[in-house]
Amino acid sequence: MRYVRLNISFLDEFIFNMKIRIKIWLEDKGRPVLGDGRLLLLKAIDETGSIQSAAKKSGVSYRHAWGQVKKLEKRLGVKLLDHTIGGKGGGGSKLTTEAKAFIEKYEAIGKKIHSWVEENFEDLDI
Amino acid sequence: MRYVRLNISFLDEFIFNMKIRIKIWLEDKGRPVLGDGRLLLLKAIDETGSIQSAAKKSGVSYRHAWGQVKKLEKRLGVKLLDHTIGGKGGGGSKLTTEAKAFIEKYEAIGKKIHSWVEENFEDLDI
DNA sequence: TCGCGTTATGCAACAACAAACATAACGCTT
DNA sequence: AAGCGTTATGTTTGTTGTTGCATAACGCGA
Repeated sequence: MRYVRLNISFLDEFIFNMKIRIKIWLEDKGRPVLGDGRLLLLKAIDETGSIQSAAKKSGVSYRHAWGQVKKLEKRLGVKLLDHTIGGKGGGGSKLTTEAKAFIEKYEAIGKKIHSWVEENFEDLDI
Repeated sequence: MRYVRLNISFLDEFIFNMKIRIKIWLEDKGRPVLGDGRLLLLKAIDETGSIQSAAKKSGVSYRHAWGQVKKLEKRLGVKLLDHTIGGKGGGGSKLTTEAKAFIEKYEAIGKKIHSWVEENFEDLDI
């Protein structure tokens, strides 16, 4: 859930049905660490077993996906992927337990915020 | 308030003090209508009485500020500025009552969300 | 041994957005 | 009448992020 719909009216004359959109992310030392884009990628890597297929699934280039994971690893100082190059299927990547634990924390925060917003604003007349 | 600080820990080993950043905006037909950038501009116009000084105050170019207001007016279908060209002080712009009423609604939503997040996450250990 | 699919990485091309520049119109002030 | 500061708008330049291309290394399978 990344938005809610609600009706905004003012001056007894104007009524708009609009979305409230919400974007949340974690930041460290002024730099973005983890947001929905990278989360999507990591989860896709977890599901597919490779950066290549995760990138396709997420609709971004491999080059980009790889760079995003690299940046996240650097900013976090934690190894996020176990990878193999060559071999059956050409190789692959899977999330480390650290990566899984971290994204779980992030998802918990996101869910809590989004569901509160949904409960308090969805279909509201304001 | 656009963020809160909190401690994220996992696997009994990793602890990070990070910011949760939150950005909210209104959207109509898939297009952004009003967010913090345009809100800042409108409020600055209200305070200074001209787009020119509002742009300076907000750290953006006049060209940009003017375009933002124009886009907002178009997407909302509501006149937002009363302007004069020439004359004392060169002219100026002021918000219409519709503009004031609209940004008031937007600010109320933003404040409610931000303060809830602050109350529920600030300095939290998670 | 060759091919395939993957990771890994640099670099050029491109797209989106904002700044900067250039004019024009306007109406008070001097 | 000239100048100033503003609105208004088109055009050019610059910045940032993403894609696309190119290349290398790797290890299993045919």
